[in-house]
Amino acid sequence: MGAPRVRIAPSPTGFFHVGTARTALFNWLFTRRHGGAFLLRIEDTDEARDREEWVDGIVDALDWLGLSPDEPPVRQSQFAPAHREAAQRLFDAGALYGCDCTREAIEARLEGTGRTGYDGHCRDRGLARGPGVALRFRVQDEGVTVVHDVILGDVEFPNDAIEDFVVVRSNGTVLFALSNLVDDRAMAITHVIRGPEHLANAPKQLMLAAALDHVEDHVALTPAFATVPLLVNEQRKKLSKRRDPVSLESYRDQGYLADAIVNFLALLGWSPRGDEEKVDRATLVAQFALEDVNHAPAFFDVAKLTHLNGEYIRDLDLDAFIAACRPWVAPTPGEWSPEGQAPPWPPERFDEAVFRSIAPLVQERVATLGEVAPMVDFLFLEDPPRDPQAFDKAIRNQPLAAAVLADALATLATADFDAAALHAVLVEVGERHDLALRRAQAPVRVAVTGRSIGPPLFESMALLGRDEVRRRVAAALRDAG
RNA sequence: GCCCCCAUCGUCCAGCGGCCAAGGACGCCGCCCUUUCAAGGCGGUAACACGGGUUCGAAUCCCGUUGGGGGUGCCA
Repeated sequence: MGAPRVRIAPSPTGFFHVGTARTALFNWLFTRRHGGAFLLRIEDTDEARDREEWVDGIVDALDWLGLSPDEPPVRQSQFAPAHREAAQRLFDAGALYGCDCTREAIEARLEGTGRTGYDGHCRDRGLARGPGVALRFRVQDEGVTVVHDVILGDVEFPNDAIEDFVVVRSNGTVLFALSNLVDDRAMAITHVIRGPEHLANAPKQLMLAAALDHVEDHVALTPAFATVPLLVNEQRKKLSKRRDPVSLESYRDQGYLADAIVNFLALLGWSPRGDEEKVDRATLVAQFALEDVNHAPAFFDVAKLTHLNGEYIRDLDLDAFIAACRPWVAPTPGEWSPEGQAPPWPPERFDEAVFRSIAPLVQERVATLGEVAPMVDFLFLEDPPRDPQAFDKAIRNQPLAAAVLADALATLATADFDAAALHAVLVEVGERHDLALRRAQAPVRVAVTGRSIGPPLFESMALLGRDEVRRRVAAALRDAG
């Protein structure tokens, strides 16, 4: 095929929906594969809802995902004159007719007939355009309209099941079916790859396109359609912004990596060849084909995303990992940082070198970057955070804990403070109290880190240093009761 | 109601008539490793919705049933 031109056409709603991200990805992969152009058109028809910063949000989200459009974003509103002109031509040619029926009037006429939709009441009334008069498309009474969907194959819509739909509001503005088509033609879009909520629009747009071909000076390109499967929640319902976590920004805030999200999204309705699901973008691009995309809805499984994200985190080299953690552990003013997730310690207490030392141990223990700060907070807080449950279990209600702590406190006064030596110390202390290391380290861990789980203890102690470790052990001993 | 889409392990996919007593991944369970927790290694659990065809042969093709979902707006 020639170089395809595709687009995504999100409306600025305040956040970037993961479903939009998935659709964007499939569009993007398709064009990367075939050397075409991936475009962004902001669907800003509803002026009341349009906000400039929301547009920026869309652009930022795409950039972050690495799915930047190949041309500057365009706005649907800029095509408004073209919408009106197309509508007028269709009206002049008789493809559209005026209708002043109210919803109530239509329903009243249909009452008891068992029929729904529009009854064609105004079809031959010859109403002129004007205030209070909407324009409807005269749909063929018979025959079928076939949508040659690249993914679904031929989908047939009986024309008699499609009512004479409104194309132009009574206030003169043009509705989605036409405006969207006019925009796509103006942008020379070759493939409209979108979600299944738009499938029912396809036959209408095909009808409009055919009608337009009759009234325009030149025959414009009618894009091919491709319907990607719906993204659903555990209830198998379309992802809802109210009940489901669908904002891409929230995933970014939690510390999901763009590459992991892209990889995961690609797996929803499609899969790379072979047994390996974790694949880089080059592989995605090389193997992606619309024809291979599934038809069935896919559940957006965060658990799987999280696992994949952990793998991507572990794949980072140390410097990259540390850099990736920065917004969560030491955010730079003016740069992006996760919303509502300031580090739990005072900024001045953060120690770059200490973090660097603990980083490799943290890297293999987190699945998201948001988990990093809570895991290392004891290193940068004045006093360790104290988990009451852990303290009670490992110290207060542990008969041998006080003795172990006291022994450790004494022994630590002279021990070398490197991980290996500290390991040996705790083994020794344990032996003196007839405790295995796993038991002996427990109270010390809680005393030093405040919790019963966390990074390896001896490395952590070495980083804290003798004085601080002994201070914390002494404090725990004092509080043991 | 009407139109349309869909149907393989709990989940995401592989399978596109014989290589399938159905494969991978996530999850879950167990074991190993082990200073906690992870990670990692090993093993296990678990599916072709149902009924008819077509065919020498069906998870794969056709029809129906059932079940899910999407759409049915002077929203996009």
